[in-house]
Amino acid sequence: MNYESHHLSAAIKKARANLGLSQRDLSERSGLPQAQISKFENGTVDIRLSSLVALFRALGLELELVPRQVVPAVQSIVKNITPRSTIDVKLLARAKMALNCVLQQLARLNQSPGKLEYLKEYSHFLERTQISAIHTKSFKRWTKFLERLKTDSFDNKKIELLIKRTEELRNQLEQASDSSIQDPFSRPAYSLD
Amino acid sequence: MNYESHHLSAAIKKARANLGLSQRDLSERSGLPQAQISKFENGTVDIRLSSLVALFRALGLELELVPRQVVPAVQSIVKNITPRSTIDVKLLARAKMALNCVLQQLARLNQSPGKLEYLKEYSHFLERTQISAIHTKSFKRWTKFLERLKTDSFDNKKIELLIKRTEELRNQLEQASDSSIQDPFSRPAYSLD
DNA sequence: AATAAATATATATTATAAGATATCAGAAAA
DNA sequence: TTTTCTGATATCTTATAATATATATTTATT
Repeated sequence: MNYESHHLSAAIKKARANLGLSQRDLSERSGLPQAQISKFENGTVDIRLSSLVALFRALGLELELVPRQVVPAVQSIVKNITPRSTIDVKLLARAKMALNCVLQQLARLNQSPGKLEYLKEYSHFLERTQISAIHTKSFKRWTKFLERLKTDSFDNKKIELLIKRTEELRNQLEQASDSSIQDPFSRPAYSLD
Repeated sequence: MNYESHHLSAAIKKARANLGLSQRDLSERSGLPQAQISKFENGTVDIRLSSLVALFRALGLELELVPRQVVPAVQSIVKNITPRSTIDVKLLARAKMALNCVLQQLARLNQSPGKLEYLKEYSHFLERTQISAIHTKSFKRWTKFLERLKTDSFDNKKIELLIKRTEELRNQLEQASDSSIQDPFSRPAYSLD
């Protein structure tokens, strides 16, 4: 890359990772082919503005032209104000759907009602909790696991595994929300009047 | 324009105007052909990222990727904090040079010493004053007028005209610096800690 | 009204992005 | 181990940006 726009591709790569999207996911959203995204992220293509716009729009980002002098101020805003980016809405919806399917199947089976209750509660937990972008990957894995579960036939081992992985995830998320309270960056370092 | 990036071309057009640059000037600085700049500013071309970068770099701008949520905050910064963008340094240098030439010629002629004094004083005024971007156009015109003057043969009429136009410009600039004091936007609406 | 400056178009050539699609290698999960 | 997921490459066609250059059109300036 000669024209120093690596920071753009890096930013997009990061944003994509934060949302837990694969290049293929982003490809679907943005309409660009996955191959193109890969090339852009690696700086082996000089993409057109429209492609760039498609990419960052799909990631909830906007391009702003700012005078060089105020770049630090802008960057500080972006760092400090940005609410801990929450998980991708589509991913969350996917998770809820998968969880509901599993819950329904469990209810139909009518065995291990305790586990059913636990998972129901977890479903509510999902409603309440703002899932930090940091854990998107774990969350995505868990969702995929759910999705696979519902197609397979249920057996006790699988339900055990589900409970186990769910507890793991919950622990991760709860830890995160604790630490975010102490996080000095969670309070903005400026104020607008 | 289908890909909604008019605000980018508009920003560049504006920045260019603020610096008092013509498309040809910008072309020279950025290395892009004037025709390309025209097409971009009119949204009839989907330029590549490298071209965009060349353009905004030549204008002292940077491209920042900003989460949609904080776009208003960033725009407010750019509007309010941006120090009243000063005139292009090259243009200023050009003006000083032209003025000096004229001063020397006047000195050599050794007539109308009062006018000579006035212009000398104005030369110092230029050193002190931060010329608002708003008046770049007038300033550029004045500079060009000076440049034309020095090649022509001097006569009293021309010197009169020079004084007149210089006074006009000075008034404009002084008015500007007055109003900027009262300008509510000249004080930033936020503070960084 | 005439001239000049700035901007918008036009043309022709070359380079390369876009797009569709397939494949490959490595990592992760089963 | 086998399968699935992910990211990087490759190939081919088509569309269009880049570039140089010229010219027209619009806008200031004298």
